[in-house]
Amino acid sequence: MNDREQGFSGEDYPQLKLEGQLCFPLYAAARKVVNEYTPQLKPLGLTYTQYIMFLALWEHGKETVGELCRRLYLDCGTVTPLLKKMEESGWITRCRCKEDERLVYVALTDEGRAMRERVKDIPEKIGACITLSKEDAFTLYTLLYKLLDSIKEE
Amino acid sequence: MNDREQGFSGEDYPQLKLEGQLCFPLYAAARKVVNEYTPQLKPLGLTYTQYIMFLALWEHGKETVGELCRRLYLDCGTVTPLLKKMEESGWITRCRCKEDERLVYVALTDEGRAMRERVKDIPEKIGACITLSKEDAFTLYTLLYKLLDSIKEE
DNA sequence: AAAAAATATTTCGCAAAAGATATTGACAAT
DNA sequence: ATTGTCAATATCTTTTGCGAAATATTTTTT
Repeated sequence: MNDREQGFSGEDYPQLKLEGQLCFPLYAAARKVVNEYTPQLKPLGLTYTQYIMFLALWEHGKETVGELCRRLYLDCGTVTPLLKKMEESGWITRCRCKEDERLVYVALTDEGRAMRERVKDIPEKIGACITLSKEDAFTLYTLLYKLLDSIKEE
Repeated sequence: MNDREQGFSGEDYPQLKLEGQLCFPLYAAARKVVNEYTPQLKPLGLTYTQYIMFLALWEHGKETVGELCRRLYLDCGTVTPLLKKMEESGWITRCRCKEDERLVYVALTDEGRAMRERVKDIPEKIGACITLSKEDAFTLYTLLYKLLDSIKEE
């Protein structure tokens, strides 16, 4: 028997139903997926956020802290300590821009570039845990970006 | 399987393109949405996770800690301290089940029930920030649950 | 009935993440 | 020139979230 049919108080406030909220599966799914990455990344000494940062850095070349924040939708106060740790690990360097000394450029070291070879099989492994069809995955991907962009402009 | 996690076709490591990964917009969108909730919840003394916990509790009646963990896809070690704080705030009570003393039942207090009235307009306010069509929202919702369930069973 | 296995919860330790706020240095505008 | 804005950092606090160990209880196996 399903609790929903027993007429709990949720009916009075349908807009507060856990399962009626987009935010909840979004929140739960994001955590679940990150948890899938964690055991793959841990042996390499990487956190998920560092992995995402690496993806951003491998893709474009030298970038400023602010650009990285925007691309990753992360706050500066979150990114700075993240980059500091990555610098300490010898994966990146940070240096002030000569033209505009407010900016800090982040660049990969050889070690940072080498990391790419070590993680290159991870996406496939994660993909194997996720039994979504190609179409579903693509639709989901598209809608997530739609959602992201719709919130961006406040 | 899943083209998005494996990446779009591109240069050296196409599977590592930031924008080709499903996990990234998922992670970013989840954070963004939680960030939309935070300013609404803060005046009420609630965090987002507490809000989610309230949704679960309002919906079903008395529930065990374990059931709550499963429904929220959260670890027991995360939920216990969360519940402790909510107990201290006077919103819930916790008591051992008489029949099976391993179980702990969580129940709302009057104050906990009253909180529902105070948050009832929040989903609508959040909805106003998210310019997704009803169909898109529904599709997204469905796919997120599909994703969640596809990872659950391992 | 005793031993072993399974279950539910708590506790602890840890590190990441995020917000708040202040600060520094640098550029921009009037 | 001073005021304002901006980029990034520093510092601090809280929350989150997981894993591992500990505890207590129930179930099962022998």
